[in-house]
Amino acid sequence: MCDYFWQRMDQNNQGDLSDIFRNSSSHTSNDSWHPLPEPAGAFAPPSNLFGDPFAEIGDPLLGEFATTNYFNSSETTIVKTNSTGRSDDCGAQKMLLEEEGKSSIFSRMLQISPVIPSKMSAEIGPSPLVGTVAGDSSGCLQISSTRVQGIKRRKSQVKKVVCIPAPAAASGRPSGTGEVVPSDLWAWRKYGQKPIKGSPYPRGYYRCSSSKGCSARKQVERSRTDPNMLVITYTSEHNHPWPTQRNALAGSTRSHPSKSNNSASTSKNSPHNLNQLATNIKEEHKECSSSTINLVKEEEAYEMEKALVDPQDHDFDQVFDESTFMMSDSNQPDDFFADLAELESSDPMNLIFPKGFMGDHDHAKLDEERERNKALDPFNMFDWEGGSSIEETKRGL
DNA sequence: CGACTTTGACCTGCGC
DNA sequence: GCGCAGGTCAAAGTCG
Repeated sequence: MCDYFWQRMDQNNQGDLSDIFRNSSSHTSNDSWHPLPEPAGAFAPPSNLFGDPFAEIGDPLLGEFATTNYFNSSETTIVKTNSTGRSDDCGAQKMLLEEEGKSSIFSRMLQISPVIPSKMSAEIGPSPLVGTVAGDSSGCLQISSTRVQGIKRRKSQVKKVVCIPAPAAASGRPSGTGEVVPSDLWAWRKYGQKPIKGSPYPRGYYRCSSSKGCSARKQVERSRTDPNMLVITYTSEHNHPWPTQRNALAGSTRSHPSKSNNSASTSKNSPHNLNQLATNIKEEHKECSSSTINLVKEEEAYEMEKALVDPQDHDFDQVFDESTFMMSDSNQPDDFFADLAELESSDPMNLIFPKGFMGDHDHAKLDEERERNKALDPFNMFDWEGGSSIEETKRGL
């Protein structure tokens, strides 16, 4: 189960998905959608990353998605709610991205929808940000854009809300209050914590400590309706590029040696630890794969239906189902992205969708893909060929 | 010693 | 204007 609930709120009531994915807004509805981007560049930072003084930089995870065409503007889509006010299941969510005739690679598990929070609040409970997330355990990634109306805000500011599975306490980064905060590529420093009315869980306030003067902030709280979910609200934008090494500038992830067996924390960049990381990730992969079965099965009915309606993108959807495990399973390593960032093997997102982009090619292309994937995955973390082990990879190093 | 977390106090926006 | 609630500050303590 994994629900990702992204939300961008513009206090000027002008923000919507077209803002979130403004870099993709240049694509009109007539633009051809390219569902199988080149892995190496699939999640490349925006072209203006270093031209425009990082004005567009956001969270690595958010930014990556937002600056590519994986998501499409869906201003016209509406959250399909049932009588309880909750967004409907994946079946409805799938419709959202595809209504405009553009199939997103995340259309299988993602929802983009402008929502009137006040209405949501009335329908789903005190937290407009959490309700639909917690209420949906269908394994879909949800993205929602919200026009904030009737919600108190101190200042006019843009926010992005992400809902992710709460990491297991053993592998996450426990704060002093026991909350486990998943790491990302940025270094965050906690500057406050407040109990939130109506929620048994406090909200932690973090600011970016990767660079002085960076105004990026995030709030982390558990979903009040689903404690297994963490709601992370990102505020403001980073005014600096991603740290080349996580925590290079600040100890955002102060280690807890007594609480963790992760020996890699001492020198994560050593080959041994990289291999250990690879092994760990591979283990996670296996676990996640098995737990993704339900998700895939859930999709099958829709696949059949969709194949009839729109056979053109069916192949891709089918392919992408294979890659949903990373995004769709709560067992994913909470430090996964951060650890990947420490690998020198280019972009972490390449490893998230290792198989998904391979497609159902012929054998020649398959071999070609394997070679390319090997290059991208020097530690063979994802077992491209199904038989090779991490030990074999180690011998090859 | 520097950077972190914790936590109470303070500030500010909003509804009544 | 008042009170509430969310957001931020900053001192104190902790950790490596």
